[in-house]
Amino acid sequence: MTMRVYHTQQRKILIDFLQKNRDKAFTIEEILNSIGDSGISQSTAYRLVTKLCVDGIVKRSAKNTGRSFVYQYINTEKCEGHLHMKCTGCGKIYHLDSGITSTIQNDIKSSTNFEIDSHTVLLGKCNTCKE
Amino acid sequence: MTMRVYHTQQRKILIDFLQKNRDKAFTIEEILNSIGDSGISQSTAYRLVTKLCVDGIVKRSAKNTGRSFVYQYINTEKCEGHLHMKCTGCGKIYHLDSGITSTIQNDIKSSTNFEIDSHTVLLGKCNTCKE
DNA sequence: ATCCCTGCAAACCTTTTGCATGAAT
DNA sequence: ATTCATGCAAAAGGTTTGCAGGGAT
Repeated sequence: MTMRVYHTQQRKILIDFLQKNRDKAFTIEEILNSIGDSGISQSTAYRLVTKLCVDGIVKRSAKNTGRSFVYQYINTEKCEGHLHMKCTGCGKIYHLDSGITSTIQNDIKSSTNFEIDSHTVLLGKCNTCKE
Repeated sequence: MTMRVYHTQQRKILIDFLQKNRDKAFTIEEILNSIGDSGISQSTAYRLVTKLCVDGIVKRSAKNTGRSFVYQYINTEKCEGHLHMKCTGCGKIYHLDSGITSTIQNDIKSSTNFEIDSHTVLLGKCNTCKE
């Protein structure tokens, strides 16, 4: 019943690229350009990231400007116990360190008694995108 | 130099609809379906929301699932300048006051230089729902 | 040998645009 | 009279899919 996974060259290339650049989010076009020619075809890239999203290895998000989606490698080990910020410009996800995370959680708790979930994603503009 | 604005029927219908449903965000398709036939053509709808976005009357945002954008009327009086919390238990949305809002925004800005959008919705459990 | 994966091209879906006509000022 | 808005249809841009051949197990 389980779907077998074939470890093809294309899959390795794509995962490797996203892993090594896990601090950024890329469009399919950017991925293909970065990988270089004779790497992966466009449709394979789309199919691969879709599968990786299903498996929870990659996160797809929508850019607010433009029509394309961006894809970013998720490091699950690193995601426990802290808040995230997602830039509405480029789609990139930033990890807040535990210090500022608990500061915010405590601030809100003391003023409203609300318990903020550590998976919360704050929206805004990152340093690069606030023109 | 200023662009004149013509108060056409189509413009009135669209603004009226979004204003009356300002608590929701709609795709163009949903807008057209809700308005009903003989209302506005698709291309006019796109052109109108684009203009309203430029004027800051409407906010466009990208859905993470699906490919279309959604448009929502901005209630500048009620929602400018503060963050929101949505309880993952009961679904209710709470408005944070401007004090704690700017505290959080400043904390994050000084530690990461990220500008948190005041429409951000924090997720968590409200006082009643954290059993 | 059995699936799954790949690449190409075509299909698809949403958004944008060119153009002639019509409406608001 | 002028200038912008509208509607249609076509184009554009990104994503998905059908199919035949090749690769991983």
